Amino acid sequence: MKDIKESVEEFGVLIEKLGRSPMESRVFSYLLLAEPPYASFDEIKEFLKASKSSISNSLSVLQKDGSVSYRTFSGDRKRYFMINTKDWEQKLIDGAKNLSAFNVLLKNALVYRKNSKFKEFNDGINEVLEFQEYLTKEIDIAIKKWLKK
Amino acid sequence: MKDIKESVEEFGVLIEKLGRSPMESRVFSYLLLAEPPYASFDEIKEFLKASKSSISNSLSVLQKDGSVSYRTFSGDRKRYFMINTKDWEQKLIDGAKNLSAFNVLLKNALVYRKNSKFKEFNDGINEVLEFQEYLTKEIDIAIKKWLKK
DNA sequence: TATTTAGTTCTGCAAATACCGAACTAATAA
DNA sequence: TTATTAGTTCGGTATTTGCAGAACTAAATA
Repeated sequence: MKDIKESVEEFGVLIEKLGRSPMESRVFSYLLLAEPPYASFDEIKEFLKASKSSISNSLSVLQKDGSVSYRTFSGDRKRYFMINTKDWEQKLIDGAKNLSAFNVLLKNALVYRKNSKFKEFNDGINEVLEFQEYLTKEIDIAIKKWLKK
Repeated sequence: MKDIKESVEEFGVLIEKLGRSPMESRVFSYLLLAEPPYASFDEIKEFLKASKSSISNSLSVLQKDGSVSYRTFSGDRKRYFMINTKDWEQKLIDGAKNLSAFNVLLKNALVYRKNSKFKEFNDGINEVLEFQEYLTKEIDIAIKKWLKK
């Protein structure tokens, strides 16, 4: 098995593609692979060889968007940060709403273009919009089906 | 109706959220609203008051990822750039594959953690994975249904 | 063949982002 | 009450990204 430092970097790079900064991605990646699956501020800092401020900022954005939470242990004042699997599903559901935000944009574009002479282009946009709306609706249905199962 | 410059900026900002640079977003936005729905290099440049290099680079990334194409007119050597509604559906379909790329990452994390003592955490990850896999599958089915209709 | 046109590539600057170190704060412990 | 611990905030620096201007290329026209 590849060593954990290597793996954290490797996973980190993949997570960056999802729109996170390098350090945020490494923190998330570390918490995903660490044994135990939680770690103190200092452990994260030492493992990633980064500054306190950098870890602090990364953790706070990860917590704000619900990707990370923390637990405590009695008689220990440290926080132990961990990936928030509990809210993950909700985050996925929210993500599906991004698509429908773009639907709104397209609809507005069509309103804007309603007097255009170029019907073909409008029809093209309209087809895309119909497909997108269909997809969002189907995704919505699928999610509801999953939730009440 | 709001004037086109204003609208292009407004739509542009929304398109930026999808991960494009400001100029790329404005070019796309302009082509979405322009009448006619195609424009020459110079028209784009003049409308957006930007440099040739900036327009050239923006257009080339938009073309590379299939968002924009161009047409020509006989007796005119200019290219007329326009939004590629034809490939848009395909781009949406490809987009669905992003989700499954992340599924692979999660599966790898679970392989990595298979000897972990913290079964609860692994179970948590596994639930997320199952939900994601379910969703990708449903999306796939929905797309196939749409395509053969 | 020489010139103009349409667009690309290269070089450098400006702004934004990511990170560090040090000063600071709030809570606990001595 | 003072000292320590756990983390945050602030100010500065390095890296990255976005854009401009000018030099360049390829094709069309004269």
